Amino acid sequence: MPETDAGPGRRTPLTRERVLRGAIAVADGSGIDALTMRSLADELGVKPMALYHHVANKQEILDGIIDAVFAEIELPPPGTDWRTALRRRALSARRVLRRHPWAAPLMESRTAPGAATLRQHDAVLGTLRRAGFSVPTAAHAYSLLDSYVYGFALQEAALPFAPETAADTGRALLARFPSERYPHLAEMVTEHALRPGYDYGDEFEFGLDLILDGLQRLLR
Amino acid sequence: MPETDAGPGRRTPLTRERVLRGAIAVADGSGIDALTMRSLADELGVKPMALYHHVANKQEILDGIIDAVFAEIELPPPGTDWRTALRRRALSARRVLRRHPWAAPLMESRTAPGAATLRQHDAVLGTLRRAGFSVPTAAHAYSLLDSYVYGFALQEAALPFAPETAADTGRALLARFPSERYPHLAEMVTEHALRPGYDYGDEFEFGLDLILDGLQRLLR
DNA sequence: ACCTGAACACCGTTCAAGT
DNA sequence: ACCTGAACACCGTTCAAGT
Repeated sequence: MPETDAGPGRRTPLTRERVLRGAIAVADGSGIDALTMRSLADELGVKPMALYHHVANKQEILDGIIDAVFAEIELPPPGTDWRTALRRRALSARRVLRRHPWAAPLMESRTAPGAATLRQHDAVLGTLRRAGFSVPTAAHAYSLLDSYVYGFALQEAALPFAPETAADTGRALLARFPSERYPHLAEMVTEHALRPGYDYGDEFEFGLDLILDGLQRLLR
Repeated sequence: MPETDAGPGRRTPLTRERVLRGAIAVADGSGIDALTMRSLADELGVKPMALYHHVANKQEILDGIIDAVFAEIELPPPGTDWRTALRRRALSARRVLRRHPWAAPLMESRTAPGAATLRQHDAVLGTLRRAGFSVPTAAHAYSLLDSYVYGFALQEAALPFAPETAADTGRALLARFPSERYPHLAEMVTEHALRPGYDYGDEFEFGLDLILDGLQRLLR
């Protein structure tokens, strides 16, 4: 809601910071498609054109909020063994990407990585190098870890198995398609995904640990 | 001009098929943002409103082309051992997603999976179950494999390390940010990514094989 | 049955002007 | 220095009509 304080000088002035924070709020609340220069201006209690004094264009807003999301991800804690450190960072990244489901798909369009993004990359690569991974192997390891984290976030954002509606969606799927045609899918849905307490999000740690096991093996 | 007779200059009638094929052509050629009802109509030599006779709205087009992309992915060949079969399917998926870089990020918005999508899921799950994986483990395995494939596709579409421009982008990165601030990133770029012949795409098989190794270990 | 023109309510962005 | 109104060239989609 726009601040309706009387007195022209009392309004918090717009800043790049506030523009980006507002953009994240709109995207979190109403989805990335609902983030328009106009809706963002409304959110900030301002006219659309005011935004252009703090940001060159919409693309810069998108780049900015992607980097802000990266800044929310915990850096691998230094002074911890590499496996624990990278595990923590991966869990943090996944938590952050679940909070901002629009972020992972948006990364496709990011052209220039921001400072927080570069800092993340540097910290993860540093952790791997100090653990004894060679430069090429560190490249492999980083690519693998981050592909998994982003891909999982993508699936979590997309999959019809959203925590609360999983049962309904699963049943709707089964209703639309005869289970004879997709027997293994039907088995998975009825015997696994529809079970009370099932949460797709729980799959994350399985894959993460399998990957970390595999990387650890490379060091010996 | 009554041109109702079958003549040489007659337009092929619009079909849902042709609409989707045209949409993929526009997205491949000019990017997903350039795919509008109007640009698609132009591509098909028709007025925008004609599209609505074959497709309910733009969202249906997006759902349709995502499913068409899934249809391009090779199913795991039956009668082959599970590891070879899933490896082939993953390589095929990755090839398809590189051909259509707009596809992976778009999957976030897909609401109702199409027939080709369900068929893929069923075939992969079937391969895993026949290999001896339990239902919960098959769920783990599938989540891990596909997260990796989609995440890799996402990174490949996003990363500034595009094959041809890798060197330029890498150097531009180094120029914008002092290498003292991101020493490990600088090391990676200069000693690895900028080397002639480096192709980020080559990282794919490393991660894939590590994952398959880990899954194989679960069977013993 | 299939296609279209005109119109509506939206977009991002520019320009010139207001305080 | 910061904000805005009006305007432009675009969107997706509806409606009523054309062949």
